[in-house]
Amino acid sequence: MRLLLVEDDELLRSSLHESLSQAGFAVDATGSALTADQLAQQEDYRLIVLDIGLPDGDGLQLLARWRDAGRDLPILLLTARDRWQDKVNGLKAGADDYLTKPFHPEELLARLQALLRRSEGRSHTQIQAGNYLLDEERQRVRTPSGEWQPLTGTEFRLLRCLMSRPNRLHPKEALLEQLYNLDAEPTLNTIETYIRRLRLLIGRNAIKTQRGQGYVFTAED
Amino acid sequence: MRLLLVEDDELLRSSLHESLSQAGFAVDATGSALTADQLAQQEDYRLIVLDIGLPDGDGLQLLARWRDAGRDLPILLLTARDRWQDKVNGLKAGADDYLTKPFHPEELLARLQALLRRSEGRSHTQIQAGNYLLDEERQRVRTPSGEWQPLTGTEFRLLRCLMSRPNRLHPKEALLEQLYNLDAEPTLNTIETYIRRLRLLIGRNAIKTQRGQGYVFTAED
DNA sequence: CGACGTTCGACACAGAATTGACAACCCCCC
DNA sequence: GGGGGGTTGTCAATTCTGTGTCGAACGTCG
Repeated sequence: MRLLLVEDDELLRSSLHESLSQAGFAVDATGSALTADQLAQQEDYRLIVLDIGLPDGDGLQLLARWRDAGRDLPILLLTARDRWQDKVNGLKAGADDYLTKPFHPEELLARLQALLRRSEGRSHTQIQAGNYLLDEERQRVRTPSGEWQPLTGTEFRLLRCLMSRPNRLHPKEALLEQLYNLDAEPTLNTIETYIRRLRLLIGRNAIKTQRGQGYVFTAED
Repeated sequence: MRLLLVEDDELLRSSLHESLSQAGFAVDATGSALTADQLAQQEDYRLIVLDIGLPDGDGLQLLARWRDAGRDLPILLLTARDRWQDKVNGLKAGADDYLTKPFHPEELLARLQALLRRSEGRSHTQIQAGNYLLDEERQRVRTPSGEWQPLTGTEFRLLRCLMSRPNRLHPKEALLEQLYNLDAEPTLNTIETYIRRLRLLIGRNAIKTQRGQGYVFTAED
């Protein structure tokens, strides 16, 4: 799950980077409004955490610009200011949620999860695709045979990508982008290897390969 | 079990701190409405004991604010005033229970335990999870083999955290938070060590580790 | 048949969890 | 006050497991 974090305070930024990565997000972080703008347009994020007060530009303007451009993804605002007006302006400009500093990383996480669920139209922390059921909390998947299969971190994230959009084509490059941030993108072969591991775990027919194109998760065989 | 105590009378506060800690709670105590408000928002308490009459703010307002913010945890009110109106206002504002001074520490304890039980949806003083049974009174656990295993204070508190939410993921950080108050948070390794001790006592398969995520208490198999 | 993409098994490294030992501490009893 | 048993938290060594990469084997398509 790719995520953009825009926060100019270095300490807070690195600490959030830390805890968000921990929670399984692929995080790109920046403190500059300019960079943020570029990244948001170039990369395929599922979620943006945006500080309102930036040294080289106003977060609210960024937000408004993205929305004007038709960018439709959950955006959560951060701000030191606890003022009623900011909140209203932020939500008016198209933010999906709002958090005032100081806050606890857990609270941010909880809100992000809630946002994601809402944006994907789910209410529970489980993703269903055909006979497969993905348990986000326990990081495991129930196979058609009914048994729960525990997954490692990367296996889980990859499968979540696939299962959250079943019957759709996922190019290897796209999967790579979703799983890793700009800093450390491994080889395409990594994806292939993990696809193989997943097939061993949950059955080889759930994930079909489209030669030269990518992979497709198909529930009904 | 993390608990917030808000009481401005220093004597009473420290005495309650004492007896609550004794009873196995991780207590943070304050006499200021302001501090209380911050703590309640930042920390993950399971329970709040709140004095109505505070020097720098009204306890009732605090209570109402927390409830408005969606904070859903048992809150017990304390007050010197024994007036009918206060009681009504308190409960109306969202309190779960009410105790008028002076009272006996044991009574407070009993009510807190009852509140906790109720909030966790159980009626008696034992927690059951699969073949395991945790006896809160005597701080011991019955293993599937049928023998009672006495626990030390920390072992017991940790196991209670795990067993009160079986089959759920408990990150080490969360366990730390629940076991200790702000004053003294030990290392994460402490949790690991106690997990090990518990496993030696009650069998190694009851507590599963989810690498990089935390621990899960699983009753079955 | 040759070229290319995919699968597969094996491996090295890093980071996480487990483990055993230990020192500080507390509490109770002498 | 002064031991002594039990509890508590930390440290360092060790074991374990997840991760990403490589190269060989395999299929598939032209």
